[in-house]
Amino acid sequence: MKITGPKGTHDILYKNIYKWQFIESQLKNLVELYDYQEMRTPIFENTDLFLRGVGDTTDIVDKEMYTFKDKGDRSITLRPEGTAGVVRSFIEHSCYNEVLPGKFYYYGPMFRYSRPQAGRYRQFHQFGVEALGSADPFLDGEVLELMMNMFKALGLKQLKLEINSVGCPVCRPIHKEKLKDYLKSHYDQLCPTCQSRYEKNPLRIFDCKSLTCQEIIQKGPYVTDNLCDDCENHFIKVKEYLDMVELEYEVNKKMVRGLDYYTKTAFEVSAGREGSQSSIGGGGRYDGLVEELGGPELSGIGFAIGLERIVMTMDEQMLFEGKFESVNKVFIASVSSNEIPETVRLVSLLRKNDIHALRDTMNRKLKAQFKYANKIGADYVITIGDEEVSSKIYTLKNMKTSKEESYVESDLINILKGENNEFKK
RNA sequence: GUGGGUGUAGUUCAGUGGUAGAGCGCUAGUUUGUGGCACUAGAAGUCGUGGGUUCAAAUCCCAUCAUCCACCCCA
Repeated sequence: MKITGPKGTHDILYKNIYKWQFIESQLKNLVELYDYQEMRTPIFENTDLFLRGVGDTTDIVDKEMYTFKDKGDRSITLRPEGTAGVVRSFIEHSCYNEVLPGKFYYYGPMFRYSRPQAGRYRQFHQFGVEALGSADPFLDGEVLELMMNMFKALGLKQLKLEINSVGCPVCRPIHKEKLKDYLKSHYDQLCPTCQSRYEKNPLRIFDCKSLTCQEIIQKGPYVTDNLCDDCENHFIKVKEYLDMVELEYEVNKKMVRGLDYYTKTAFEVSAGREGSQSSIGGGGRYDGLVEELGGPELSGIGFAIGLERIVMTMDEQMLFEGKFESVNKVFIASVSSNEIPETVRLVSLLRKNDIHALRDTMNRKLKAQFKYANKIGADYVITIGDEEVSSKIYTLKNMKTSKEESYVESDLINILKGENNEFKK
């Protein structure tokens, strides 16, 4: 039986890695420009962290966590998202006694136990940003601006930013009651899932795809109808910032995010794809989370973007064309086995000079060595025969133009290292 | 968790009861020290796995696993 990777995992192969490296470096540069610093937290945490942090009415905690017992009988969970871990670390190391707001970013694998499909995996990667300690609505705006600039830096097209306000512990309970009052008379028409949501988390009914549920909920009260003054003003200010920086957005009054900790601002971004797995990033403000996890009363806001979906969308939008940066490769060929020592010497010498050089290790004939050099995309080939060994003059062949020129060793190195190398063209 | 499609060479797939195939890729060769093109040859598959029907199964039946797609949900 062939051994395969576990369900829902995928390998990023050598030929695609440049895509990931390109994305990583673009995003890293950009968030650092906004003065965010990297945090690396463990890939697994104590299960309680997510129960408290993410919330036990969410689907993530309900059915998607990778939870198991370790040998010390502790309940461990592979992180399903990044915020909880960063906040835990922030509190544990008392970072709130340092500079506020704490501005962090993270990058790495996340785990959710759900059936895989296009753009959805059990191990997937997120790049996320968190800002802790500021309740300023303009920070929300700046965070949104950053997120959109990240997508733009990658060249993504057809971007759609949707925002909403989901209220706070002051106004949300009031809204919840009003919503439940309204839904009470329609309870029997709701789908089974929404009937169970009715008690636990009626806001989520907005997410339901069932037509009847949609019809019912359309006419019901929206969160934004019942915002308290604080939330209302906050939302207005966020939109004000977005207008100031000329960022396009849409208010989606029906948007409710899947995590319990969100307060006030919530948002989601899609690019192109309609329907399934269109969301490439999302986030929101979470003003109660730090306290909930045992820290001081500090507000927070953050978002995460899904790398697999970014790669998928960039492939669809053909944004990787020409992004593969190839270095100049030099292949040292030998006419016969007599010249092998000389190729070893030369390759080693070139590498000492930071030149990407390699030689045959398959005992191939000269012709086959050229085929190989061609296949791996070598830019130059130097052929070593008895003539070269005795004369110490080497012929450099440009594989694109087929032109050949001869040099002594020191000139050869200068040519291959040199910036104004006319022979390159 | 629910529903549907698909599992044959590295890969894309053909093969519907009777000797396991093709394109691409890979390796080598087409004599003299030179690649891309062409030609030739070669390696490579317990036909996903287990059971059943049959003289005979890649092919029919059952189960199972994997994978893909959709729903749920999300990134």
